[in-house]
Amino acid sequence: MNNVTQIKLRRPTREQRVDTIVESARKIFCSYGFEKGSIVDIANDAGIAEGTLYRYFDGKRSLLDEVLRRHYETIFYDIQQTLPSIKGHGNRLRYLIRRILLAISSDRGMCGLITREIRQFDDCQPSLAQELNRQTAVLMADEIKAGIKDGWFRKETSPSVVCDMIGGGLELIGYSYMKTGKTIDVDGVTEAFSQVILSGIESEKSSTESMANLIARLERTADRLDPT
Amino acid sequence: MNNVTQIKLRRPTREQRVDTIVESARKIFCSYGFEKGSIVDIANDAGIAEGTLYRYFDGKRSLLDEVLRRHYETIFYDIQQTLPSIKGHGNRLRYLIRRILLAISSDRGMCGLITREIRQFDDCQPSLAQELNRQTAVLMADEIKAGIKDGWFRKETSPSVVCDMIGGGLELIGYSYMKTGKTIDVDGVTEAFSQVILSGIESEKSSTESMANLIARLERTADRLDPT
DNA sequence: CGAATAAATGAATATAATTCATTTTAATGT
DNA sequence: ACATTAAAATGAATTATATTCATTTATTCG
Repeated sequence: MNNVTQIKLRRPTREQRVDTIVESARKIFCSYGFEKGSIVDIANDAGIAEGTLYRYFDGKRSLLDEVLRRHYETIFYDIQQTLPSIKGHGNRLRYLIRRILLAISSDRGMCGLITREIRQFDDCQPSLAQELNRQTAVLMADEIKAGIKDGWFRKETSPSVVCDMIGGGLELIGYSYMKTGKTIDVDGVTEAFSQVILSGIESEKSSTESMANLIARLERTADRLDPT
Repeated sequence: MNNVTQIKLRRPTREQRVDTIVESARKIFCSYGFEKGSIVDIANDAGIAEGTLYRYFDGKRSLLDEVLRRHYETIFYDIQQTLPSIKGHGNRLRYLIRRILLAISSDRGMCGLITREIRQFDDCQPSLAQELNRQTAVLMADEIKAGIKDGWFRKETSPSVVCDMIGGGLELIGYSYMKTGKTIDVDGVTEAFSQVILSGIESEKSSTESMANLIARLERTADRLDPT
């Protein structure tokens, strides 16, 4: 029985303690924001003293980084599992847009946290959130580049600009969501985004090839019939 | 001569003092950021004591608001002067995109400040920067709505989504500019944005109307010449 | 059990915004 | 020109937090 009490009182492993702290930090940051949520709040919630927290994290900022890293991890895993099974550049782009919208709309607290903190950067490092967002942008850019190579998307298309429009646009959707509180129509917004982007970058090959052919035929007929 | 010295030592008017403070705040915030730039720094730069500053501004944040308000004021004035003279919904949209890019690329410090602070919001008010950005979004939305009404843009187009894509995309361009320091090719980026957006929202009427007309003319000619 | 080591603690420190009692300057009336 | 009142300016004190560190507590191992 001594054993039992000892086990109950046994200090948690390093990993367990880190998990507890990160979970408390997530809760506090999502509820009060990064600035307003204090280290004391987090330490209390995790049932430890402030000083203890600093044995596991360099400081407030690196605690935030870990919270965000864990959040994005789930999303990346999901994308990695799903993306290869979708065929067609346009469809894969649409999936990426939808998956991000889903992440935004399914966790309001986290959306608020990311929205507020994403653009912070110390003189040297950009925020981790930005870095992680950038990773999804790379996936999109790869898709667009491949589409250009295959001739489905116009070769003048700037992949980075298109990614910025999608990524930036989705961020603003998240921002409105935070401000207004209105739920996001994930499918509707996905369609609106895809519609504009896809018809904005589709090549003639895909969109007007047939029309060009018709004109060419008509021109040939006219030439043939022209008496001059 | 007594008079002269008195005039020299005369306290500045309220307006002058406010101007001095806002200018110092702009300098400090743009150089060090909102967090790092301290009230003491600003007060020193303006040649006053900290307490004095609070006679003119409620606090640090309202000082930031005034700095931003003045920055946007110039841009809005510019837009108001220019927009009516540009004909065509597409051209006006292109102008708006270009004007914002110009603002971003011409003041790196301000771009950094806005980039970092734009998404901050206290529980109640959104940041003023966001509110001011929203105003340019309204101009764009109006343009798009008018274009839809006139049949130039597809009627399924969601003006707000398109605005988010443009606005968010431009924000990200600013962010990269801050991170990389590479100068922005204003005309190039403007074209890239306009290209995608305009061909993304153009209706058949505008994109194929002329083509349809040509075909019709060709058909008529062919009919007339056709010997059958 | 009793060192030796690791973990946890929370009071002390550091930094920065904001407040306010006091001092300085300007305006007004006689 | 001076006294009186009002306005403006000051900077030390207050408040609020992140971070540090000397001390205390728990765990491990010979």
